[in-house]
Amino acid sequence: MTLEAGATISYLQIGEAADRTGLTQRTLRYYEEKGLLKPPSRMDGGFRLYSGDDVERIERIKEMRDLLGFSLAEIKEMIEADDVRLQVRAEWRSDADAAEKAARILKAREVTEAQLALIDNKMGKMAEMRQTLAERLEKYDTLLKQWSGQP
Amino acid sequence: MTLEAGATISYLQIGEAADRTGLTQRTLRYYEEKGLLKPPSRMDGGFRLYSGDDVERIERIKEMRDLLGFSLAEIKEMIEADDVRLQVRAEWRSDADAAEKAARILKAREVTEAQLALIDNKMGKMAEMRQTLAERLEKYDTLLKQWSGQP
DNA sequence: TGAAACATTGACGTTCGCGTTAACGTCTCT
DNA sequence: AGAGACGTTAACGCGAACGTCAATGTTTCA
Repeated sequence: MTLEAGATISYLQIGEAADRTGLTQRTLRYYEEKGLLKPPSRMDGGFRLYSGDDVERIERIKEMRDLLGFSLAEIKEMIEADDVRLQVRAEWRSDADAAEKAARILKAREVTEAQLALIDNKMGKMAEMRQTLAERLEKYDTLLKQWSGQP
Repeated sequence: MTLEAGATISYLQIGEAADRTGLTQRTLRYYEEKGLLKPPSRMDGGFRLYSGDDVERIERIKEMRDLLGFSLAEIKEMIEADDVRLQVRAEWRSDADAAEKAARILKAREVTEAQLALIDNKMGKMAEMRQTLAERLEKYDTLLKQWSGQP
């Protein structure tokens, strides 16, 4: 186990990472293969080591898949937008010229805005469905009350 | 065209039904095959005839698929619950005994409640995602403002 | 040191949700 | 009656998203 000098205990092998995220090892490898996950670090023998950030990312992917029903291709796009964000943070004090930085941020902003719009749209329609369901529930309740008062 | 004596114009062939719902003929047949749609009425030659209720149902299925990202199997469960509801309405003035009616209603109520919980759950998590996205957006905006005031 | 537990890379298999094609029957209109 | 539009079933095909071996290497612990 030759981790970096100051490495803490927080690296997980694929089995543990799978357990914590509720996915399978196969799925994690598959996501890596499909470019949703960047190749994680490895230990000397070649075993994958997932960082805390990696695990977070995996969980976000899972949420987008389960919650929003996005395809992996769609998720990949969103994630790439996220990468831009992280890159911006990393390059913050570098020698990149100002115009380029601003352009990056602007693009990230646009993508985020699109994502927000998409979510708002979905939530709106879900609210409609919720409404009809709630009304239906009330009807049942009044029906049941009428019924119980009438032997 | 030998429809029922009092039939109005409201029956659609599969092509029209597909156009109105934005699905394909193949998809409609597939849903029927999978039990999501009850076998519709047919005309003499064997052509499928979809009623207004059928079309409504198709649209609801589509919404659940697109909006909620449910699998067809999951949708089928929800739809079956819906059938219970329709059956209750149809049998309303029949000779079924009171206890049985009440039991049916109660079951329908429970299913509806479960669906509501499911939707609320999803909406809750989506709201969380929305929140982080909104915050991210604000950060971008403040960053861009700082940038533009600093040549 | 050796066995048990865990990992690696292939490669093939499976299920879902339809698309597509083939061969054929029906409806409608002139 | 005949042509063109529309429909029918049956069957094969396909991409997505993994599951499931199989053969092999690595870690760990007694």
